[in-house]
Amino acid sequence: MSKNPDNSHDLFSVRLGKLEKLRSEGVDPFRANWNQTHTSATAKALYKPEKDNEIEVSLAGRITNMNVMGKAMFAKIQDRDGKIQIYAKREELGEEAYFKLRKHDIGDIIGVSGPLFVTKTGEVTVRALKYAIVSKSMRPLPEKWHGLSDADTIYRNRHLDLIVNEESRERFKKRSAIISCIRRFLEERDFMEVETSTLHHIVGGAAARPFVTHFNALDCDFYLRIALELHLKRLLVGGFDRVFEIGRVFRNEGLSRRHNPEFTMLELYQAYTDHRGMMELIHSMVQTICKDVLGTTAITNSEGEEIELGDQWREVSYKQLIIEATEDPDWFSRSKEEKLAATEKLGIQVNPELEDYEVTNNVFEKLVEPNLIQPTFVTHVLKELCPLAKLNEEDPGVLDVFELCINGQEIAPAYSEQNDPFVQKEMFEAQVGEETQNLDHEFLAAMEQGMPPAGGMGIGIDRLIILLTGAANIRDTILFPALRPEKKEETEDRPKEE
RNA sequence: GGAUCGGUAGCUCAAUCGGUAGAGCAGGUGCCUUUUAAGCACUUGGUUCGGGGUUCAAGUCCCCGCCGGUCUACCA
Repeated sequence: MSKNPDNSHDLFSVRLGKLEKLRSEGVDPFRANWNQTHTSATAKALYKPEKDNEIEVSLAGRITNMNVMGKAMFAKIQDRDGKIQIYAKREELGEEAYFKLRKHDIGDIIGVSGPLFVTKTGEVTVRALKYAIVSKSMRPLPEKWHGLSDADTIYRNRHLDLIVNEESRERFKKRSAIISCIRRFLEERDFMEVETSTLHHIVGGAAARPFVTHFNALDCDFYLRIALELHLKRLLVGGFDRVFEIGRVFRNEGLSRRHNPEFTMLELYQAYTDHRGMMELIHSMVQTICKDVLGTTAITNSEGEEIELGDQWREVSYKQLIIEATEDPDWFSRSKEEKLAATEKLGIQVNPELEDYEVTNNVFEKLVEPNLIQPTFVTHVLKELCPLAKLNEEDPGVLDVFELCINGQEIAPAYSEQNDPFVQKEMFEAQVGEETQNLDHEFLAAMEQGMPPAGGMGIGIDRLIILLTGAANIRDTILFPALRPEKKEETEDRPKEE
């Protein structure tokens, strides 16, 4: 390991020595099991002052603190519920076991059993009468006070982050609880959870660059899905009137504070309702999460802004927001050139190659969306922005949809789903243009079979978690975010590919 | 992809104008029977991200590369 013949400074070697010593004493440093009767939290909840030193528990956990004072010692062990203090005395535990215990490293996993008591300072503590090493830790833990803060180290060593950073541990627990709450909520509304395929041979349901992979047996390229939509709608045709899927989608695009190339999407479709029904559903779902998981409807985002999720949410049309942002009531009757000139005055850069509606949407994305901190349903969105939604009867230039924006991000778009196969085909053709090989004929054939009217919604789960946990970065809500692989030493120089 | 900031001990961080690489925690050896980031004494530990250059002298200045943060681009 080390070039230095004196290994006393090499933390791994020191622990290797301790490991060998344990083995030479007949102790297995990696036990097969330990009988854990309680966790730190259930043990603490059990304690009663009138039963001091009477209630026996058997716990296991990782040592996070050690405090040895001659013939007695304190330590803290951490399990899935948190930390609990243990106390061991030489004369109670026995000399041999006591000296083994005090030689442990922070990071070792041990099992301890004995009665609960309370220390002078009022902390519920386990009096160790029996103890065993459960699993030796060969590597040191990060510093106990500051924890681990280097972002790169955290993302590449999530296990260390979870051991030492309580905030991170709690955020991922909360993520799990929120997703579980969503499942219960939808199941209570008679939704059925399904799993559709991840490998697609046609990219559809969104506009994003896909990851490509090769299917050897069929000798053709497949794509990792960029959306769940088209398969789920085929299930609507099949008669599954209320379906949802929570799954990973993959988009081959850049990384940012709000984008990870693989992320978790919830999509749900409910027949015999429309986007208005989806409005009620998402509001009710978020209320349920606030009540059951968070215990509050008041959220603070990473900027310190207060977000109130409990009240009636604002509802406003896309056009109204654009008019407010541009301070131009006639925005939508202006030419593309006039709009481009106006964006310059507004201080945003817009690519002049873009289509007219895209210029307007740039205004929305750069000037409107970032300021929608409180929950806002943006309705009557331009028809070019989604080919899968129903057109509004009064104004066929806009769609019967909403985009729910909170915390300056789009959290959930929802539609009155398009079920006219002829209109659907036209809108698809307008979208793909010349590239007719990208037309999903299987989906269109399914629609021609007859799809019930339906409301549908997609929820970016990671962004919802960012919102609900006050995270600053999507990577703090994804256990193993995408990172460039660490370079191995000196690979042969390859010609650079552009 | 572009701009910009950063990378120093296992971890968290110092290092003045370019002048002997340091502290706390972790580790080691002792002392200590209710501690709370326990304490006390002594102590180990460095390819300053990698490679080149300027200089009597480089953690510090210059160039190239690697990795990351932020912004930006792509992104219905």
